[in-house]
Amino acid sequence: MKESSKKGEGKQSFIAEARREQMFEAAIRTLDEIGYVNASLAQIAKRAGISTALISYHFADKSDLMNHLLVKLLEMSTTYILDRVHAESTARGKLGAFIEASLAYQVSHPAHNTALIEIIFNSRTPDNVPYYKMDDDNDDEDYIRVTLLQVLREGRENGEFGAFNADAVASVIQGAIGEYMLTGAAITKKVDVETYSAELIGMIEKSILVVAK
Amino acid sequence: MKESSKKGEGKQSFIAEARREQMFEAAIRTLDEIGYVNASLAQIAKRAGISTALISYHFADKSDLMNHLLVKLLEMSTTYILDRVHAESTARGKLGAFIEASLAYQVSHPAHNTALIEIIFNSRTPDNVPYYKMDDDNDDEDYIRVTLLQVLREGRENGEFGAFNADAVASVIQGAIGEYMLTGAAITKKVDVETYSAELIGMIEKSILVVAK
Amino acid sequence: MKESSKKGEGKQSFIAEARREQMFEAAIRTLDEIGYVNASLAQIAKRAGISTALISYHFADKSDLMNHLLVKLLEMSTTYILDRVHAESTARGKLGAFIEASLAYQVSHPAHNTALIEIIFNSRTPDNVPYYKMDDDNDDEDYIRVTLLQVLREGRENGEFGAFNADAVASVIQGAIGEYMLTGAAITKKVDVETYSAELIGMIEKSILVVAK
Amino acid sequence: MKESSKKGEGKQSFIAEARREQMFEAAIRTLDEIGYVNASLAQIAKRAGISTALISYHFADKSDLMNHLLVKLLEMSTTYILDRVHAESTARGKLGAFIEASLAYQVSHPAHNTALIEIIFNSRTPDNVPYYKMDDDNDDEDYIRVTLLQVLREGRENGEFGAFNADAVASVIQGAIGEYMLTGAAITKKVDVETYSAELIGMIEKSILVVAK
DNA sequence: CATGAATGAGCATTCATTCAT
DNA sequence: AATGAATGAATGCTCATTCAT
Repeated sequence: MKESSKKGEGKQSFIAEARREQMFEAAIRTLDEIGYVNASLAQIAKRAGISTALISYHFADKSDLMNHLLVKLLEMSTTYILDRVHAESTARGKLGAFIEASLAYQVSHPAHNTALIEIIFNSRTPDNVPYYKMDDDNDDEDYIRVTLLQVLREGRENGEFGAFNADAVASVIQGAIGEYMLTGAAITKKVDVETYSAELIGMIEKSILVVAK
Repeated sequence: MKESSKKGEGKQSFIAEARREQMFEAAIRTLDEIGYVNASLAQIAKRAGISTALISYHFADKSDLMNHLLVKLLEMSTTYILDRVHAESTARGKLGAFIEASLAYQVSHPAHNTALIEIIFNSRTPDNVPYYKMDDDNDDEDYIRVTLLQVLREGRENGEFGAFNADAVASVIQGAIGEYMLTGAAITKKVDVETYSAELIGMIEKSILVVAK
Repeated sequence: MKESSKKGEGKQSFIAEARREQMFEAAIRTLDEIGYVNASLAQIAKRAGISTALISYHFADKSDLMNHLLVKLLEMSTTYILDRVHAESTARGKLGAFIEASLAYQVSHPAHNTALIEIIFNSRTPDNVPYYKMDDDNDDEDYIRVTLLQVLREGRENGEFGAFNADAVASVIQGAIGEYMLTGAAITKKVDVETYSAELIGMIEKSILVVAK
Repeated sequence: MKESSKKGEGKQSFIAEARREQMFEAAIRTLDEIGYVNASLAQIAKRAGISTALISYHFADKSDLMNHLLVKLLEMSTTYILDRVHAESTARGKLGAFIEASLAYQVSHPAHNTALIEIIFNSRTPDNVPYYKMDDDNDDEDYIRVTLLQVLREGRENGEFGAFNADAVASVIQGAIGEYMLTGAAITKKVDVETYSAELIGMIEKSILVVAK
């Protein structure tokens, strides 16, 4: 998923870095407003108030821009979530923090969220494999999934949780979070994020917690 | 989500209907192979062995084609799932059937599945609302969600299930199913569909079933 | 040097063929007027009174257009020259006809001539070998060179000509013809084509003719 | 063919001159490798290891760069050839030296040769006259042609040569040399340069030499 | 002297769509 | 019912050039 931008990826000049940020911001807005299909360089440039040639100057390619933006978006949400997970000490605490933080981040960054979805569901590798189908579990880069699995196994090993299939449970959790993420505003009308968060945590805990006699 | 095709939507001629089927089939293959972004009318026509003009003749619009295809794909999966749900008598049985059938359908129709995803994540209403964000709960057309909610409420009312937030639980279930759907082949390597199905049913039942003393 | 155009090269429709002729004619004028470097599809389309998209519709590529045009130009001049060569019976007669016809064709088709030069000196194979450097002697397609060599050898074998290096003499002849071709109008001011033709024939004959005692 | 570069053409600073040499060298390599059509300033700058802006700083224009390079290339080959011509005393000796040196220079400087061809066949005057069509006979700058004509006339006047049309013979000689130059490596496979040189000299001498009884 | 940043103009090409046949 | 022909608009991208630093 890594692709190099124009000049060797080394530390960019200050001004270049600022420009790139500006383009990322414009790209996020564009993706949010009109979707990936219509997100032409011209549309992004318009929102950034620059020429399309400048985008080509700073990024090797349209897909280079999108890949860098994707990395950035993933980094932001990953940092947010993992920070809150690591602040907890018990596996149960970490699991709760994971779910809460995941949902909270989306709700507080709706445009980033949409941009992320648009990229993931539209970018494809050169051999046409969609990103959303890609298996990056063992890929060290999917810190989110890796961390979630770690927490689940940790709890299972130290006796906080009972027996369960970690991969399956992780997928259910991620699916439940993703579902809220996808439908965005629509679902909020029926279940607010705190309720959803609490319900989801409750369900998972009922499923995997060791029941005290 | 309703849009009319060329000639008043009334009873089409037999030959016209056959053509439309042929185009749907080609469109599914195209979406599966190269994704929505690259699925031009030319690409679809090439796969169907016809001219692009013929697509324009049978559908008002590219988005008209995609909308009709979406309806068709939804109908197929909905029918498959609901048939199996209605064959059960208890709420618990129906819930299990819902989950099992949902997962089974995807696994047995991977190209349909991808096509469906590609359309949902790329089509937008004229005012640029993405389909995946659309709230169609009260929309009588989302039979899947409506049925799932009915089953959950039915179980809660007849005492099979305990107390829970139906909207939240429905979303968790749909999210867990969607997660498996999205990652497609990738996840299958780690958890086969039967295991996933069983684990998911188990988790949901633990969460909502009334515990017999 | 062969490349296929849009649809399998098979017999085109009458109207398509007419369009292609029209584009060839416009391309010749464009090359003559502004040269290969500036001969964009837009410039050619403008001269043909059509849209650039129509060129893309009829030819796979810009280089496809140029290659087809090149073939056509070569065919025309080759036919003209070889017809006159084959009308002669002696090697000496054929040689004279070859030189005369080669020069005459150029003088009477100056725009074709320029177009031909522009293509040959600018087209390159995908691996960047310029056409003008290409060795197509054994290539059955360089009928001109092949015929010239045949005539020279025929004369040498039947005793009309003495001993000489056929490849070298052929190159000198082609070079002398090419020189007149290249400088076009410029040279004409100093030596008219008939004089040049006569002088060249005279020189070659002096060089290779068997001197009667 | 004269065009002024940036700063009044006067004595340049030492460093500026070095830079220009570097750019010429890079331009030659670029023209040889990818041809005039693809020889963008970016490509040249890349090969020179400098920025494109620097080229614009040192030359008024892309065509200014090309014109200066052309002059330089012509000077180099002209010097080489004329030095060898002037070392001879008889017209016949000079003629032989001219042909030999012309061919030898090309063979020993193939990249320069290609660069020269690429420029001549692509540069055009502002009013779109291609360089290769230009009549620079009376132009004092075409020393090569002028010298060749002088040698021919000198021989004719002092009785070494018989009667002939000097312009025509000069063109034949230049054409024969140019032919070898153009096809480059291709022809070498059939006739090595020494053979070609000898054959050409032989042919010309047979054509114009006064035959001793 | 040299560059990175920036742009407007232009490029070949593809797009969905229309229309005469 | 179906197509080949045609186009205007848009695509991503490269170009030579300018300019502040």
